[in-house]
Amino acid sequence: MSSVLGSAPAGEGGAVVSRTMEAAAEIRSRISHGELKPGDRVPEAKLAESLGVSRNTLREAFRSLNQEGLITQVPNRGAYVAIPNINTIIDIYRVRRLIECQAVADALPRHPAFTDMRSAVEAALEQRDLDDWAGVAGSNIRFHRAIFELADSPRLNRLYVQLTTELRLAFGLIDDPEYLHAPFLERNLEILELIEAGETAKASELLREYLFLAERILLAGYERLSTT
Amino acid sequence: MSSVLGSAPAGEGGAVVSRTMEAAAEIRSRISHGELKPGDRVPEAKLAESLGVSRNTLREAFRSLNQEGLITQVPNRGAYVAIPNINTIIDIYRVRRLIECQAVADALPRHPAFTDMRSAVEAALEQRDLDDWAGVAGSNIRFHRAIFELADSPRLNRLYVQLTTELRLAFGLIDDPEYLHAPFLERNLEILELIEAGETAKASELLREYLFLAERILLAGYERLSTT
DNA sequence: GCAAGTCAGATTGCTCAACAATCTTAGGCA
DNA sequence: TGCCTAAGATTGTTGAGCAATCTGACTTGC
Repeated sequence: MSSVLGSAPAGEGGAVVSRTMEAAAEIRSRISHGELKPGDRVPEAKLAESLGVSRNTLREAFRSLNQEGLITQVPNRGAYVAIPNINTIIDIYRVRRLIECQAVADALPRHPAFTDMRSAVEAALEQRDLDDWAGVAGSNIRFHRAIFELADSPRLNRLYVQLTTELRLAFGLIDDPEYLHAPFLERNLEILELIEAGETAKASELLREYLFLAERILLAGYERLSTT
Repeated sequence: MSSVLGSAPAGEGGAVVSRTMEAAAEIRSRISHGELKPGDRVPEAKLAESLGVSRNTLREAFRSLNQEGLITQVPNRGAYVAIPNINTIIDIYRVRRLIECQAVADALPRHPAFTDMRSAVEAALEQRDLDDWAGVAGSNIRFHRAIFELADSPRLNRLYVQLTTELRLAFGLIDDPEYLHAPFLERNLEILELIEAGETAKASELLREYLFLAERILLAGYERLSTT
């Protein structure tokens, strides 16, 4: 047995977590860290052993991950790390434009999410100066998560988590955070300041162009992938 | 053993369905038919026996249902049919206003979804004349599903399925389809005709008022529930 | 050489039985 | 009444096992 999951005897400050949830979290982390790449098979027996859980427990974790869109399950053939294709990208950006632009346009003045937006923008600029592009990617995602939060809707926030989960897979396929994120740092700041100044209509329009451009850049990266 | 699930030896035209999926479908159906009501406990052992599946299989089904928002799982205490509370209602309508109004405003001319919208509207009017209010409820949901389809986004459609799943629970608590749906039949027709006439801005505005009213009616019904 | 058929090995889908951990509840006691 | 305890019930997790299905290599016949 080569368990990776901790097995503290419970009784800590944090919430109660089952082994199933731990397993799911560990797989999520392996995917987002690139140990598991899109298209990889995820065999039950091997993974169960490497995580130190039983097959049954792992299968429960798979059900969760499947519905999060992280893995794809084919009956009798097993689970694969999901491969975001071009249609996925197009759909995700369609949804983002619809929700983010509206959220910005309707943003209430002095909304608590402003704080998160500003800290994400500033962190991203610092990280760029340090050439920490992975950090920039994370900060950029935090910025847009804050935009979603402007809508004050738990359900939309949950949707956003799913969208970024899938987007991260796509970013991972391109694997060039500078190419993907550099063009947007200044714009993030610009959008934030427009919102704070109450010019939500302008901010929303700027964000719309921004998201179209981001989609184009990502799709162009995909194009290059498939032709090489 | 008193299995309810069919166990055909496989090999039919339809998609491959696992026992887990069958179990989940059966539970979904029991909830939407009112056999299981919000707040009901759903004990693993009993339900597994009544469905004719093992506890492990049922637990996998629970994972799916949990993420669909149909049941709530509390660690070490089991699963309950979800109880939509007032915050749930408010959030769902917030999301619906944001997405449906935008989808209508951006609707492409002669979109295929128009057909569904019209057939749903007409079905609802006929059902009203037959006093088939359960039918009206279903047609009304079909109408709004078609509105979501105007956005041409698989992810938004999936979101809509989740929202209506939860809404159905709320409607079930009120249990007065005429009260809930009668005020909207004429408006549905009006909105449809505005869209078809290309007056999407007007249609969107009308829909927004509509959704605010629907929310108010549902919340008022809730109010009466808790005070009686 | 190539298409079709066959068969063993691997993997998944599902079940069962068992046990530890946790929650609930009913009694007992101060 | 209010707290404590012990028994009972339910969940969390495991491991073994078997049938169904898929995969890939091998054989066969053209």
